[in-house]
Amino acid sequence: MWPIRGMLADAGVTEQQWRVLRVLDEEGPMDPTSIAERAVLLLPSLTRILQKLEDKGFVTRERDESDRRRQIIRATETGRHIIAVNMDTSRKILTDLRERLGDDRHEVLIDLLNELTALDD
Amino acid sequence: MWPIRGMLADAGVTEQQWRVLRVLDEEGPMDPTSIAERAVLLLPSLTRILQKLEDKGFVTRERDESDRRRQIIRATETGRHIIAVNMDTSRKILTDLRERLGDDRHEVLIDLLNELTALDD
DNA sequence: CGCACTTTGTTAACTTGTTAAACAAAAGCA
DNA sequence: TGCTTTTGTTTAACAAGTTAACAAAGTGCG
Repeated sequence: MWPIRGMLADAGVTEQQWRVLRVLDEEGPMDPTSIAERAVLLLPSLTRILQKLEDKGFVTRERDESDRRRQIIRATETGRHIIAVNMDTSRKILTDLRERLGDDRHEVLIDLLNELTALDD
Repeated sequence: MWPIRGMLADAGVTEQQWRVLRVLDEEGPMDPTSIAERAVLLLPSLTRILQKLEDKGFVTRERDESDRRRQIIRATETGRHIIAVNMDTSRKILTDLRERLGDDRHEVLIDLLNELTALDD
């Protein structure tokens, strides 16, 4: 799992920036609140992350004219490029991990972690 | 697990400060490097945490005269009092969690997490 | 002895989690 | 319409993880 950080460092993004970009890449443009939910980030964190992503030219923001409190964030071509270039490596790191841990144990682990977080609702 | 934070917030310490105090309480005075190892903290983090604990009067530092690079950190009476007062609640929160998850699942979870971290060595 | 190398700990800089507070736009309502 | 409440987002402030740079003390070797 660790190698993910190295890969992202080389790509010039942090883990959270990567998650946000992936959400936008996979689900299309959306407002910050939805991104935060899907990327499991609190809004104040997301605010800062979006500022960095915007500075780097990986996302753009646009006011939603039908509700001017809202914004629509979209990944730029450059932003989507980061995903495209690193997705294979990312997937490989995860499948390697799954393999090293064992398919069955990996699944049990995920289930137990989900159960654990479900306890806090 | 969450209730731990509430308990500690009431006690006026953070999770990491609590961990450091527990290490010192359970294993006696020791140098920062050893504390970091036992509390699973990086030294730069520990440096800050010890400063806060010292400010609050929960620990004291003393130079090791046989090797003047080293320090010996010890919990004060006040520091140990924090542990004494909150230890029961802390233990109860953990046994409650174990119970809610199920003894067997709890154990499997711990094992899998250990296995996972062991993969990174 | 003098100098390179190692160990211990700190500081700095950056990113994020977290909580609380601030704000502006929109909605609901008298 | 004017006022209160709700919603979406940002800002502020503090603690911690992480990496790099650095100072001081100790070690070892020519």
